[in-house]
Amino acid sequence: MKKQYVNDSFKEFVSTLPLLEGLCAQDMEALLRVAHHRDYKKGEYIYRQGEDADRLSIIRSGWVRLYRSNLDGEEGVAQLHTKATVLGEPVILPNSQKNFFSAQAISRAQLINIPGAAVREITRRNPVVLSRMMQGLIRKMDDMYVESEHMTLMSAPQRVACLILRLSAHMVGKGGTFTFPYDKSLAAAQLCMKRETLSRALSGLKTYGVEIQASEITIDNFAQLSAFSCARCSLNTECAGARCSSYPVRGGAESCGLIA
Amino acid sequence: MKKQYVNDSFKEFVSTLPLLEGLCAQDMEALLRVAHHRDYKKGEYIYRQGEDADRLSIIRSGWVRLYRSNLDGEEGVAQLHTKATVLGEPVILPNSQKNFFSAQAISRAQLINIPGAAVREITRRNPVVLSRMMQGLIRKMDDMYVESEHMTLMSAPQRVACLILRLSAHMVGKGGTFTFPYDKSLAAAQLCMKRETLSRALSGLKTYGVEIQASEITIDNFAQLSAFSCARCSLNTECAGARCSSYPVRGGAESCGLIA
DNA sequence: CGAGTGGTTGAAGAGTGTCAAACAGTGTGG
DNA sequence: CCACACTGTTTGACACTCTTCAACCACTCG
Repeated sequence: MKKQYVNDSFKEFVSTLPLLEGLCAQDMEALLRVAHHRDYKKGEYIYRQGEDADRLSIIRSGWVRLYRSNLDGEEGVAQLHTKATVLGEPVILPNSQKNFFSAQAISRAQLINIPGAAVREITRRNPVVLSRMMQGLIRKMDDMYVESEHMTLMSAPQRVACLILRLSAHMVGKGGTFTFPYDKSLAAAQLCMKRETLSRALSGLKTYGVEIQASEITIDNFAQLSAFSCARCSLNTECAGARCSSYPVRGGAESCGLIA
Repeated sequence: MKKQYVNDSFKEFVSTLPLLEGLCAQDMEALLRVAHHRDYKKGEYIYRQGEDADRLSIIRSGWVRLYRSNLDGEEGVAQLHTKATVLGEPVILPNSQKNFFSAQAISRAQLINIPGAAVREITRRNPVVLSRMMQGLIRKMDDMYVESEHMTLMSAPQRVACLILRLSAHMVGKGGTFTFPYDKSLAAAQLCMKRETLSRALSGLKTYGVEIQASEITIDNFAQLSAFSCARCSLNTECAGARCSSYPVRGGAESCGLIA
């Protein structure tokens, strides 16, 4: 691998991860010695489908896509993850595992990699960490389920609206402008639709006060767009993207980490 | 709840669960004292979306569907589970959780229910059980991903063929007849398609040597059907349903338990 | 400037969904 | 034993969304 930063910022990021909260000083020390920071260029692979799973990765910044491809090289769905997401959970399993997904940086991305042996040692000594990983997994499962649900219950424009609402979940106020954080083709794969469909759906959202200027997206009124998008979703207000009455519980770009 | 069987068959089932393998006699005793067997009638609910998650359930026989519904009562995808599947994993988390799904028996079903407190105690004393639950969860995640992948890459007839191949994964020989284990409408929901589409897709499979007689399904040649169904799936031969060259690794009706 | 990448737009078609009606199987009560 | 209701399934006709294929546009980088 590459360089191993043991500077303050790295230490601080690792030691404030919800996943690792409550580790004793000794365990944290040991962890910091083996954890590696690494910078990935856009397009670079963190690991590939079928390789041995040998480390846990935590996203510090940037975006990573998880996907699989078949023999023809076709790719189905993509899961896109960002800050604080834990990748490579299978590494904690005793019998050595293969990576089910390929993980690729789709923007410049910074990750913390922790060797499998260290992860297993930490979780053995601190079952609470295992339990937090489990919580993260359950969250991912639920998110995946919701994505499938959207496929059957919602139209393409509604799913696109849902996505931009989630991407702007951290924004306060009635409306606003933000920059699409990754290629639209990837967003299309994430939503299980074609590039062209995404493009058309986005321009179709003009009706609901959405303005597109290349990768600059302006939403006039979050609540109005939610009313269109979230109507048939089973999460209702339990979604960071939904701007109806009450507020975030799950999902959303900023809240997808392992928050206890 | 209902009656608590502490007969030999119940004991044997619990003590041979891969999930609980390696529990010391004392822990197993304690577990058997609090674990309940329960019979569910077709249609009966095991738990409902939004209720407090208070127990772990393990399917002993029959089929259970997990699903969510929105405010209009519309239901999206359904996950269908059978023998040896563990349900309600969130119960192991320290902060009390709500059920994300509703779980409903869709045939007569026998389940083992273990109170949350007992589960947390067992996993605290035996982290290996936690790790096995994690393995099960990872498996479920992977299965869900594959299902989404199928949605984008495969046609309705291909997905239906995939399902009947998985349902017949335990059968040996070139082909054979089996009984569809649950309502076709449920299968449609499982595959994210409408009843009508499933019906048409099934009759369309005649071309590939599939004969339908109400709920009796005859597949002339598993390999031939696989060639049609599995062509674009990223699992290739790593699927219990696929009958190509090599054999089961994941998925399939009979192998969806927590096998280490 | 030309090549390369990613995005948009248009026209046409396939595949599902929708709606309505008919059908089959089962259980119920007279 | 038959009429009846009830549930789940099949079939047909039709509408519509999304994909497909193609061309074109915008931007970046050599």
